[in-house]
Amino acid sequence: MADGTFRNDIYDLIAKIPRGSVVTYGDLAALAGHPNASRIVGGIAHYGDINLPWHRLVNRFGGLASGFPGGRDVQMQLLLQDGTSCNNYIVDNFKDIRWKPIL
DNA sequence: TGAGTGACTGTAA
DNA sequence: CTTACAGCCACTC
Repeated sequence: MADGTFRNDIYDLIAKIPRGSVVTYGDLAALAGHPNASRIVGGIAHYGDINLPWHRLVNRFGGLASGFPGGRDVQMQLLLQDGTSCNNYIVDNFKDIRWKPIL
């Protein structure tokens, strides 16, 4: 908890993702300072806090991830509840709702 | 301490 | 077009 900088940043960023928006693993990794550590984001998500909105995490295509607890079906439902349009396990208007940190 | 693993990405064939 | 391989860094056991 808050001892690892990278993981801490990921947690913080995930928690800051506004409702109705999504973000990619690569983006989170880049925001944490390691643009090529996208895998680590997934790893943290897997071992991290389930309370965080990991369902807003999608791959670079805007498609839902694979190991989400409950399956992509659950993740898609969560996205829909967030007001994120998605179909066939793919986020709709992905590029348009893709979250970007406010500088 | 060390080795293995992974919810990814990009390039290559 | 699809499938395969390699790179990358942090986390867990």
